[in-house]
Amino acid sequence: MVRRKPLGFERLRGQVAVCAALNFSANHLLAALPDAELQRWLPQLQPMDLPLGHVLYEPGNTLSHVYFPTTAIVSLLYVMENGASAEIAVVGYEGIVGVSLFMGGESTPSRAVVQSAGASFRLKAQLMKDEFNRAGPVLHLLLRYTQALITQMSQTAVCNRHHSLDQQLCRWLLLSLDRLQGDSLVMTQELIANMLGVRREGVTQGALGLQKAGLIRYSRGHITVLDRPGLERRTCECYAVVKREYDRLLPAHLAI
Amino acid sequence: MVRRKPLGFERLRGQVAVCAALNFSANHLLAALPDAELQRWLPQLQPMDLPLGHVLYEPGNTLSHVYFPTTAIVSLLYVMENGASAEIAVVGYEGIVGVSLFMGGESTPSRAVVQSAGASFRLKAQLMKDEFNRAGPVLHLLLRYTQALITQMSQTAVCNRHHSLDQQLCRWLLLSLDRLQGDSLVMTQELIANMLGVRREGVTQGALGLQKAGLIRYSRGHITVLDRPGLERRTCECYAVVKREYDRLLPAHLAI
DNA sequence: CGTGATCTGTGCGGTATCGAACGTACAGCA
DNA sequence: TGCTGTACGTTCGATACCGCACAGATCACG
Repeated sequence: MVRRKPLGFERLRGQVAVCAALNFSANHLLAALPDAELQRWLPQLQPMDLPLGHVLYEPGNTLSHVYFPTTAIVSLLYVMENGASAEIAVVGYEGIVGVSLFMGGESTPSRAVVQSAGASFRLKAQLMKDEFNRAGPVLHLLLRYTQALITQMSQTAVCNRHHSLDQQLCRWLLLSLDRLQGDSLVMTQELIANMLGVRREGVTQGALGLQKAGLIRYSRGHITVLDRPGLERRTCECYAVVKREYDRLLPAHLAI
Repeated sequence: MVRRKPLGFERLRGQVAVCAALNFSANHLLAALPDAELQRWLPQLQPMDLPLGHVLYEPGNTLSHVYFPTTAIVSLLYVMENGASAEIAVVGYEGIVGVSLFMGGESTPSRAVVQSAGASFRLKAQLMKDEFNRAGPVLHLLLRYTQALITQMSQTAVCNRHHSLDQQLCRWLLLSLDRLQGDSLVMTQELIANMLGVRREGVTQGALGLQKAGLIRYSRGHITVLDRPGLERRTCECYAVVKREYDRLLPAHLAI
């Protein structure tokens, strides 16, 4: 319950996205756009690298852009008055950061922070709203994604209530892994602790356990997953519930 | 983590909604409808009493109706494989049960249960979708509500992570109270425990504390709030965050 | 090659919550 | 009036996580 210091990303921040994939279709929502929309959007889609720790929006601030991550991962965090924080959801290539814009609120009480450096595209707020309000396929696509996001948030609530730190750590690793190519992520235990809203020592213990079980290997901010199925066996049902719902709502080849 | 038995509502179930308010405007979303929409909807709005414990939808089931509570309160619960449960959000006269219908998913992994008996109106699923897809004021109204709901879910996640059973109990009481007229609710400690996803004994302890502090009085399933400001002082910031966001997104006199 | 910063490991006491079991009190009904 | 079931109160040991403090390990950089 005590104030956690705003964490430095100093050492990791140097790690820039290696291949800033300029291919818009690396984001699944953009990839699912019908041709007509895509032609309109392309000139407006602005590629943007997202360095680790970059804040895309602050609680209460009106959004100026929405972001479509491609290789980046963004965390939606709530930061409490005392400085402690908790991750509410995570957004990667499958989604969009800034749903409150088209949902009508313009802002949220949460903060969006880059959790894994990488590339993204962004679109000006007004443009996004105009496109949404055409009430065509874009609207339905975005709302389906938003429902998937709602499921993720709900399941986070459930998981925070009922499951052990160990299980939550596995869930978190899997959710991150799903949003990355490859099997390694750049992330200190301290940062993970901030996301999960637990102590760093707790993450150390959990990570030790996973390492001893041969599921992961890590050293100074670099985690490699060795046995993904093992993680899936060790995590709680929450991961599967979320995954299933994303797959259901946003199938790989969206027919819109 | 152990299977909690499906709880009997036997004794309380007898308590029917006293005044099944047939006034549609007792639901704030219905009240905010423009005249044109209202005229279309009125013949289709079906009054429906909701007894305690009634299940409006089950996880994964396609929704047949959406519900606009007036005096009833509905809990959105996730029930885990082992039978334990956790409340994700609560819906009363300010909202609608079944947002996944117009969000595009048709179903959710959660269950909707009547937490406090009362009245509601319901609308057939297809009608709701048609109205939503007119892409007029109804769409924007419902999406704003959905964003408020998202905030509630997010804050539930945060609260489950960081705050004490005591604080959560206060938050829960306040959220319920906001959705009721009057200052008393019909609810056993066992049911509250199910909603919060904690043990009944924990709720007993918490409630004892609140009673000793003169904030509430209770006996055999009837809780009366004596000092609401006191509860607000005792709860965590989560309640205020949610309340503020509901007020911001859904002002009393919606200008739509 | 040394130095400081960063990251990870560990130990210790404290506390909230859990799981289980059992006791008490009230309400409705025969 | 007593019976039965529901609701609430209490206890006890177990445990998961917290807060704090510090030690070791590794890296970046001069």
